[in-house]
Amino acid sequence: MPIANGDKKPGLNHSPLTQQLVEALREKIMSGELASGERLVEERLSEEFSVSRMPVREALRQLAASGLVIIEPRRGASVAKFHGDLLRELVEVRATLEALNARLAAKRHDPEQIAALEALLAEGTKNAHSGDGDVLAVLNQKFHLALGKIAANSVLQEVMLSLRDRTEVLFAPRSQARAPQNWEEHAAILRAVIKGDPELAGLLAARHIYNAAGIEP
Amino acid sequence: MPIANGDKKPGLNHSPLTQQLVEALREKIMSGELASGERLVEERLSEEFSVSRMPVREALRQLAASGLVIIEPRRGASVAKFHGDLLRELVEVRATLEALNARLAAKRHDPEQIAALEALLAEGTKNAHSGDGDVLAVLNQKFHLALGKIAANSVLQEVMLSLRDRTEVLFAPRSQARAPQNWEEHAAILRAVIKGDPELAGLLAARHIYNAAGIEP
DNA sequence: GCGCAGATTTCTGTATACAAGGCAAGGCAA
DNA sequence: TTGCCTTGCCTTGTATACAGAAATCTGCGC
Repeated sequence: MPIANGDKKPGLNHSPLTQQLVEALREKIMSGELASGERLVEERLSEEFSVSRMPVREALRQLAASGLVIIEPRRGASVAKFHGDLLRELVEVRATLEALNARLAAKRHDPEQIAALEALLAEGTKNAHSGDGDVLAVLNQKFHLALGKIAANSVLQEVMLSLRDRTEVLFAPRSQARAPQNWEEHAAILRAVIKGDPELAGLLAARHIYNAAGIEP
Repeated sequence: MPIANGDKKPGLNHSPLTQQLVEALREKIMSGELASGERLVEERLSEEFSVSRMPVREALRQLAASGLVIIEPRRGASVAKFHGDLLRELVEVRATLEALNARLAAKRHDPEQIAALEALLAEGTKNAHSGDGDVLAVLNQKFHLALGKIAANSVLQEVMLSLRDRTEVLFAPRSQARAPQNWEEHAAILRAVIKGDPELAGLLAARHIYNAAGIEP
């Protein structure tokens, strides 16, 4: 089964094959199709995707760099396991960085992008209770995208990408039920950013992560 | 020239060859022997180190993941360039995380590790003005190690590793002259941690990074 | 029946080979 | 002379091949 040649991001990364594999594997891990702890044997994957071992190998290394799989010397790759301690550690770091992100966004306070935020806020409050998972996912993505764009710190975005992947797979079970409250919190953060209140925006963002994780600060 | 078989970290990573290459290249980049922007052609490196292209390739990818080199599709790797904006972005993130690290360390407040800190503090103040670059580098390393160990957040340590590499190569010019003040600041942070004052420790740690970078918060 | 040692299998780590894309130099035409 | 096109080389992307380390299985001794 040759890989679906979906969207090719012309973006920042290299080879098509490896990149497609990264995306495909990431998908399978996030959806739970590949169970936590499951071994990822290079040759098995290589025939499953009809490519040689090399692209598979590189894809696995790339996923390992972002923390979704772990690679042990001479043992190969397996889907990363998440235990309680790790959840807390991830959340501590992510909450801190999301707070920074929100603070920066509120501080820059670019009027033209404020307009975009207000549109997003309107759209959000309208659809918040639709209950449609897809719509909410899109809104969620737009929210993070907009905030990151305003904060304008590429290093921060890059670091958070990896953290979001790892936390999202853990939030998955709760996220369905929490969706409405989730958007309420997003909206509150946006309002603080629009108002230009960095401290409030940061505080809300950090709290938002702890709430989503369901643990105490 | 086969690679010097120096210290092999039995630590977390995989294959010896690739790992040695990562270390060797990292060294050359940090020392400036490989100039910023210089292209890193796989085959050239592979014969320079007397290995095949594959380990070189993987080493380059690993370095790219930590931000020291950049890889462009179909163009290959080159040493990352650092411009002014990037410095500020790196510092913003690193300062925030070092603050978190210090806060956590102060909060955990493990009495047995406090003892270790006090020993370190004594050693530091004794050698702070020795002027010996090597001694100061060792102290610096011990400082970060101790703090990280107390903070006990592996995700945080992992993220900061990459940030430290990238900022350190930028701080290098200033770091020689600033060494004494540097240790003064380290000592102040340690005292706050020993005293168990998270807010102060965090504030000092963040300010410390901005000072080292020579930019305003 | 149980444990240990050797053989076998499996998988990774590394090397080599081939294909294809991008860049530059050189030639051709205007 | 200048601009464009062609051609060739350099370099990466991908595939295949081989060697060596773990893990597993098997048979023997106790």
